[in-house]
Amino acid sequence: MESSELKCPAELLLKQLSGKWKPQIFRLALSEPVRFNTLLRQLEGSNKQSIATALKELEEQGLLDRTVIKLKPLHIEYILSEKGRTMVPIFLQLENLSS
Amino acid sequence: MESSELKCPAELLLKQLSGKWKPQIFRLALSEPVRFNTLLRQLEGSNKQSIATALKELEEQGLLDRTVIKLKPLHIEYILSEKGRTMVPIFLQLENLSS
DNA sequence: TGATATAGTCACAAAAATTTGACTAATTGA
DNA sequence: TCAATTAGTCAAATTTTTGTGACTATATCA
Repeated sequence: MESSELKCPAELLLKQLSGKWKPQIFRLALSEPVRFNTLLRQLEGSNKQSIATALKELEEQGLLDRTVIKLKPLHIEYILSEKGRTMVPIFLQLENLSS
Repeated sequence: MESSELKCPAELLLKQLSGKWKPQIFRLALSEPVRFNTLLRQLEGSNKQSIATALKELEEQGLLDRTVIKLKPLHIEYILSEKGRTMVPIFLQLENLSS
């Protein structure tokens, strides 16, 4: 991602949501928590490394919260954070404008 | 850019505005027509090829209109298109949310 | 005990995006 | 006529992003 010097305010959000898998992951996370292996199966053509990287960045950016669910076979859920939720409306607008 | 298969509606706009120079160019075009050499000087660290590519893509995507001003020393202006103008509000929202 | 599922990491390879530097072509001003 | 400005193009090199394949670690089920 290489953030740092942003020359234009809109670049921040644009960068945080750009990349090959982030938009799809963010979209899935809109309705319910997402998980590593589930995403791997849902997003065809994806791979462990890319999903791991995308999840890590979305977490670092504060859009998703990583929570360990210590039950049965150990689950880790990525859930929309407070900050992530503030981005939902604009994300939906992007969808509307696109279509 | 490599559009084609979009798995998520929001990806279209996200991709059209992503890249190292497009956000800045789009932002400058918000207030007045932009021009090749002017951008080259304004956007420090940029280069002919990148600016040319960004302008061409923004034009192909229908966000900017390329118009030849046949006066004095030959000018070419890139102006926000109708479609480009419909994106102004969401672009400004991205800016607000970023800051 | 061995197989399967969870959620990853690591080094390297391949692909895509960006930059460099040389070159083109039309027009203007001295 | 020569130099400068306009707006680019092209091929090759570099950088960034994404993908591959092997491997780790914990827990469950048969």
